[in-house]
Amino acid sequence: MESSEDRLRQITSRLRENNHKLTPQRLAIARVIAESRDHPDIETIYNRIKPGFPRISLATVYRNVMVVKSLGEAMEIGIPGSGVRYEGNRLDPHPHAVCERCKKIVDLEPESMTGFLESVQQATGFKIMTHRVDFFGLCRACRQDDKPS
Amino acid sequence: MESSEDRLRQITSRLRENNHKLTPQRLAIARVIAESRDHPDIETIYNRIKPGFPRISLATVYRNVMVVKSLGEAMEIGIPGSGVRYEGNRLDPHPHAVCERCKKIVDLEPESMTGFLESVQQATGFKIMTHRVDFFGLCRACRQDDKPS
DNA sequence: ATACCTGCAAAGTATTTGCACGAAA
DNA sequence: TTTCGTGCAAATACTTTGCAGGTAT
Repeated sequence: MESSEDRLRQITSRLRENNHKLTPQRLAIARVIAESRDHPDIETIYNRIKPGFPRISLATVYRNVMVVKSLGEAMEIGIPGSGVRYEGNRLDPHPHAVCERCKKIVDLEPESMTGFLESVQQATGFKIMTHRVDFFGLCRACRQDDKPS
Repeated sequence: MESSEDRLRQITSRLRENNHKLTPQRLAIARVIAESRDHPDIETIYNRIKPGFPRISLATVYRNVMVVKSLGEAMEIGIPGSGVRYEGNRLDPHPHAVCERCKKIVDLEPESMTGFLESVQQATGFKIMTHRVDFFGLCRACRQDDKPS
């Protein structure tokens, strides 16, 4: 597994590459994104940063999470019923097990798609009630619109 | 595949079983949920109903979709960046292919999880960029909290 | 010096709720 | 008749935006 420090470095390089200034607030937000393993939502990120930046604004957190996300360095995880959460400690698509009660999100390895449900239950101790599998990309029509050379 | 009429009957029985009155508005909303194959959002459901019920309120649509969902007769599909959408024409968990540009959502059969990405691209014509796989259930801790005799 | 960022407050969206009236059972 | 549902408007919650001053480069 990649270390949080490596992830942070990767995110900050990407920010620099794209001419985003490395303000202390932005750096702190990047650090939380790189380090958190619990898929925090915006408010949680905000709360983790507040101790070091008592005057930071929620808007700044929204803005910077958006920047990091738009650089492809964080993923958005939408949980129905729960809110929008973010994952930035790893970037490979992988399954999650979501507790419908406490909203805990556990990462799974992509390989577990093979043995599927059974192995998911074994690996997590969850009683899986349902699952959601979404693929994201471009449909044929949209792909062709893209190349109107 | 189950017919829309069957789905509608199933939804209305469930409503009756649970002592929900069958108002014309509620029935219309149930019908849209049962018939739609395109994973509509609230506003789309609303627009489909308005011709027959010009004075219907968006609040009524929200309330009734929530009722149907809470009875387990519709599923919520959260698309990051897009909004919350609903699927009620079938109830089995299954993969979706989501176009990141036009937001079209195409249903896939659960079996396609086996051959996975490759077959998804073949089946949909999508160029798949990423995917999301979530399992929902109860973690061990929450399950035990549930049975405090 | 310049362009970009931040905090604050206001403005948007999306969704939910209180209430008085109306309709299903 | 009684209970529940509806439409409307107001209230919430969440997220985005305009702006004036501040900061990274």
